[in-house]
Formats: sequence, C-alpha cells, structure tokens
Amino acid sequence: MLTNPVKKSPSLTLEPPADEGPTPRQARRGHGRATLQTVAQAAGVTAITVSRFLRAPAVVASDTALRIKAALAHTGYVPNKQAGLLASGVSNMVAALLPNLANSIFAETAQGLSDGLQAAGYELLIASTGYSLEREEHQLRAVLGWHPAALVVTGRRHSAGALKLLVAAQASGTPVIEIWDHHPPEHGTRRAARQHFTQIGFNHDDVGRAMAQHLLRAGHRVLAYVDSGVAEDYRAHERGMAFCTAAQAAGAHVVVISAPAGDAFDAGRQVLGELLQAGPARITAAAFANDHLACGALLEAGRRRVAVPAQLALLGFGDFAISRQLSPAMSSVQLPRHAIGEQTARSILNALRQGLPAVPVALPWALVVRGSTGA
Amino acid sequence: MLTNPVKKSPSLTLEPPADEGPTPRQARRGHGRATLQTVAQAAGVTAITVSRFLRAPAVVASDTALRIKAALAHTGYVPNKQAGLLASGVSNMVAALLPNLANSIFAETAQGLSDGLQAAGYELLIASTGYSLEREEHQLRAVLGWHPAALVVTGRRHSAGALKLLVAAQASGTPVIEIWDHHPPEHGTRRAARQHFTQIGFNHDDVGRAMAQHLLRAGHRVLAYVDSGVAEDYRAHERGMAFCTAAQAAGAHVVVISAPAGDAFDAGRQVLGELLQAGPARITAAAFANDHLACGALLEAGRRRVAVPAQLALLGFGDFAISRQLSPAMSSVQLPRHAIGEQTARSILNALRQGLPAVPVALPWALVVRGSTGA
DNA sequence: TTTGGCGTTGTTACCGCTAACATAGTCGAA
DNA sequence: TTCGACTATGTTAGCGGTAACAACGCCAAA
Repeated sequence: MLTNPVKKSPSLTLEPPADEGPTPRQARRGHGRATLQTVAQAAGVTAITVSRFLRAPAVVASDTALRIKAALAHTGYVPNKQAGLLASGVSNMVAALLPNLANSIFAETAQGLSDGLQAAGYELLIASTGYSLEREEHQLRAVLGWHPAALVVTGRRHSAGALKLLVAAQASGTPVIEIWDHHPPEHGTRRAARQHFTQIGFNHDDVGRAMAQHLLRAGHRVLAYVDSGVAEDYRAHERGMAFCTAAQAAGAHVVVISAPAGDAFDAGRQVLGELLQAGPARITAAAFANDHLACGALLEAGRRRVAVPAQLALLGFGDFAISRQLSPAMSSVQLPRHAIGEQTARSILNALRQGLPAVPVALPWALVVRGSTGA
Repeated sequence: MLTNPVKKSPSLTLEPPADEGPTPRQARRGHGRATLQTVAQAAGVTAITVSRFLRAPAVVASDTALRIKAALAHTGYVPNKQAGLLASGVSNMVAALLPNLANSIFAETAQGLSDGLQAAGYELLIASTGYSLEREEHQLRAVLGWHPAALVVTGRRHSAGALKLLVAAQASGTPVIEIWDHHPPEHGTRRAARQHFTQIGFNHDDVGRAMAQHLLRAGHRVLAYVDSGVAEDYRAHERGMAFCTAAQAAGAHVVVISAPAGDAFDAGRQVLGELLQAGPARITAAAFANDHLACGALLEAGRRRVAVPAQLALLGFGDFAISRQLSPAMSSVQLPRHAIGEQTARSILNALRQGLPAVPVALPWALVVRGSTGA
C-alpha cells in the first residue's frame, strides 16, 4: 500500500512541473535524496507525523507506524541533520580540539571520547591544533559554526580571542571542558578574574613534584629534567618547573635539558650524552617529559654500557606500552589517557541531560616504580 | 556609527513585539547568538549584503564593506553552518570512518587527513568503527545525516547496507574514498559487479608476498606468519594469505599462528614460545602482522637468549618508531601512514574542485631490512 | 533626451525539519 | 445527549542562511 494515491502536497517538488502556470522562478531542487515529504507521501501522512514517529514512535498510531516504517525502508530515508538542528536548536555533535592526533596520548583520549559519545548517539568533530594557540582559535571559530552541543579543548591556556569565544559559548549554555589539566584557580592573574571552565585531567604540578620526590627518596641529589622538544607543550614545562622547585627545596641540584625536536627516541638517545657530562656534579637521575625520550635514553645507555639505575636512574612520563617491556623496565607515570576521554564524554552527557554544568574531575595517575629507578 | 538608526526590517524579531496586534503564536527565538540579521542591522544593510560580503568581499562597495567589517567584529558573528549548508547544499565537512583512533597507524592517517583538509578550510568528522562492519554501517548512517562533502572509509569490505549507502552517496556526487587498501577488481564475485570506490593505499597481497620473498631469499625454508589478535582486521589476514601462498609456491613450509588478544608486546612475547616449538621442523623465520607483536617477540628472544636472526629471524610490519631502536633493529615494512591521509585530503579537494571523481592511488611502501633478518 | 549597461543592494522564496498551536475523532462520565 | 479529556494528525510559521530575480542609481553612448 505504499503507492496508493495520496493527497498531493503543494510544496512537493518531485513531480514534473506539469506546466500549470507561470513558475514564478526556477525552483531550487534538493539533491535527490529522500526527505520527510517523500516518506510522508509514501506512507500517506504528512511530514510532521513522520518526524514524530522518528523521535517518539509511541505517539503515532500503530498502523500508521507500520506504514511509516515501511516507507522509511522503501525510500532509504536519512534525516538531514542540518535541517533538524536548525529547526530545533538541538545538536548531537561534540567538537574536540586536540593538539595532535598522531600522538598516542591524545589519540587514546580521542578514542575514549569517541567511545563514550557514540554509545549515546553523539558524534565527534575533531580538529587538531598542532599545539598552537592561534590555530586553536581558528579551529574554534570554525567548529562553533556547527553549534556543537559541547566543546572540548585541551589544556587551560588559550588565546584571548579563543577565550572570548569559549566564554560566549559557555554563556549560551554549551558545556566547555578543558581536558588534560586540572589546576586550582590562579590568584593574582587575569585568569582568576574570569570564570573558568570544567577541567578533566590531573594536576601537572603534582606529578612533577611526585617525580622529584621519588628520585629524592631514592637518595639522588643531582637531578635532571629533560623537557619536551615541543616548545608549546606547556604542561611538560609545568611538570618540569614543579620538579625543579621540589628538588631544590630538598637541597638537590637540578639541570634542565631541552630535548631536540624530531623522533623522540633519537632525541632521548642524544640527551643521554648530555646527561653524562652536564651538571656541576655527576647527574645520577633524570626525569623526562615523556616515555619515548626516556626509553631512547635507556636504550642508548644500554648501548654505551651505562648501568641503569646504578650509574643513572631514569624516570619517564606516560607509561607507554613499550616502557614495561625494556630492561630494566622503565619507571614512569601512568596516566588516565583513555579515562580522560571517557570521563569527558560522561560529563558532557550528564551536563546535557541534566542541564547542569559539568563538574571538574581530577583523574588518578600513578607513579609506577620499575627497574630503571631501582625498584 | 554602528548604532545609527537603520530602516527596520519587518522580519526582525529582536525588538520587543510592540503589542501592535495579536501575536499569532509565541515566536521561537534564537540562542542569543548574532545572526546575519544582527550584523546587517548594525551595518545598516540587509542580511544578503552581509552574506555577500562574507563570501565575496569584492562585490560590495568599499564603504559598505567597512561598515560590515566593523559590525562583524562588534557583534562577534559566527556563521551558522547548518543554515548555510541547508540553503546552499554545499558542505565543507568530510566524514572519516576509521577502525580505531588509538592505533598509531590510523591516528597518523587521521592527522594527515586533518592537516590536509584544515589547510583548505574543510573540517573533519571522525567516527571509529572498532573494526566492526556493523558499527561502520551505523556510523555511516549517522554521518550521512550531515551531508558531508566527502566520505572516507577504511578498507574495501563493508556490510551490504553500508555498501548501499556508499553507492547512493557516490551517485549523488559525494566522493567516496576507501583508504588503507588498493586492490584490483575482484572478478567472479558480487564485488566485481558493482561500481567500486576510489582506493588510496597499497596492496596487502603484494606486501605479504614481499615479506615471504625476503625471508625465502635469506634461505629460510620453515616460516611462520603471526596473525593479528584483532580477528576482524582482514588486511592482516590478506597479507598472511599472500605470505603463505608465496612461501608454499617456493616449496617452503609455513605455520600460521594467531596472536592472543591484549597488549601486543605481551602477545608477541607469548608467541615466541610457540614459534620455538611449533612446526614440522624448526621454524627459522617469522613474519608478524605488526611491529608491536614482532618487537614483543624480539624482546622475549633477548630475554631467553634466543639468537636473532641466527636462530630465528623476525620481520615486522608497520615500521613503528621503536623498531629501529631495538637491537638487533627490527626489519619491517615502512608504510605511508601519514601520506595516506594527506593524499586522501588532496584527492578529495581535487575531486570537489574539479567535479571529477577522485583517482585511485597506490602509495609506496618499502621493506626495510635491518638486523632482525640478518642485514 | 533616451537608452542600455554596469555596479550595488534589496525582495522573495526556499533548503528540510520542528515548535506551537489547531483540529478532528473517540470515549466515558455526568 | 452533552461535555470534556484525550488521542492522533494536520497547519502554520519559523530556524538562519542563500539562489534567483528585481530594482535602483549612475554614467556613457546614441
């Protein structure tokens, strides 16, 4: 009964013009895809009934529902989200701005986000910023055009323009979440004056401090922090600063070395040479901005027959899969990579459903002690 | 001069109703964001003029342009892409379906895609399918609702429903690109009967064959292929099949072992035990579905004092960063991970700009011989 | 002076869908 | 029988842009 004659809708553009008068102007046609009109016509109802069926099948009569169901299958209807969103103002898309997708850290977070959101029927628009605040602002402006249901940005530092956009978005009810950081409000800065966003991550100062304390407790007194080769990765710097502060407070010496850019393993290898000769006295332990650097140093130490940890203890960050596999296994900081994404998805869904602002979450990390710092 | 009185547009809903009659029904308001109307009002023109300015600044008079520019800055206008797309039918969003973002292989491809598209002002909607064809179809249906400018899917195998959607999308002018594969048309199958999509990647049969030939040429006669722990990764299976075929054609024995699920390094370690005792005769060389498995085996070989390659040669796939770092360094197959993304972006942009279908591209890979197969 | 072209801006209708209100039809209680 | 509550569906008017066409002023050519 799909082809029974239905009352023709005057706005239907599918049938040939039938030259029944002066076509006022050339009608813009659709792209040939089925619309609600198409389906409605096939089911012998109007568009709004089909629309209702799609959003709440229970409200239409059961026989109507059957006809609509058949018509949907028959026409291969795919709802136009632009139109739906435009009309309803409700989006099911979440936009996430990440520094880099290729970096396993953010890739796993993206996967976690994706998992959590997709299960709830949301979609994920991803833009990468390459650690640049300028690009972040640009991407932000671009994704805002889609009126996303929520915004996820990485870190708590943004350009002035981006900040304005984020504040405006939040003010208009869009949850804004900063991931991979969890920082107490900074007093005495411009930052403190403004509203801040929900943060889901962990405190990098705490981690840097814990890394120092671990090495200090093992008796090291001349330390090094090997900073990331990515100059814009402020979180690695923050850990380094906290590391230095804690070490110096305990009366230890600290040297900071910046890793060269390029392949992180190779950078770590190169850094080992510097570690062996830098410092006022012999460096006995080094902490790294990430595990790849640390593993590079560890492998190079193996090649050069530098005893780890006896001669030089090494401590990574990130606990990548390879770290436990080397020997000695790399001590590192285990991060909630995937959990940040999952928790962010959960918080977003909560915020959207309850209408409440998302709550900040400090996720657990753990310093895992293995052979490289003398377990 | 932004606040000068402008001629009031009758359709403007910003001013209070001015109770000049029975408000027919409660007007739906926007979300408080600036619209073209807002900007136009501030600039003393109508919406269409602002719209024109945004798309082709040259066509409006220069003094008008100045006023509009000021009004845009003043209102913080962000174009509503839903509305724009709905009206024009032109999208600047590309949807990509990838098996997994956390996997470094696809993460780098995503990064390449993202780089290439963002530079041209396109945006990237990413969905992950978890290697499941069923989820792929579901995600496909979801992203199609956005009317993307192009579709990127991974691999050439899709569910029947997904295939139908892809064909329909392609028929309506949306470029469809299959990445990470490049396969000649298969004769005698249903696949051959239908139109196929632009493929950008490489031929996994070729790679599997090359892996076998490399080991055969080194004199190995009892081989193993260690398949991926992800059962749905058909490309790894295909490489394995080709590997076996080539080896057997040369009169060698081949054993196929499936890696256990879970951490790939650990899986590789476990597999080493099997490799040492499996087979009709002693296995002298093993090829792996990916470098993590291979590296796991290599590390375990080091622990067990199994000489690599003298006692057992190991050959990976993917050339991950760690592979060159171990000793002996892992022989592997270098893949155009990032290039697949970049090339896909380029092809999409070409196709959209020229209106021509995207051309298939076979990207180069290379078997890199290092110590683990006895360089 | 008339005419036509050009440059610039405005008017109208429409993209596909949904909110709000309106309207039939059904059924039970008064 | 009448009324009201309730169910199921329809009508209208947008959401915020853009395509197509119209119109206006200006200036040069006829």
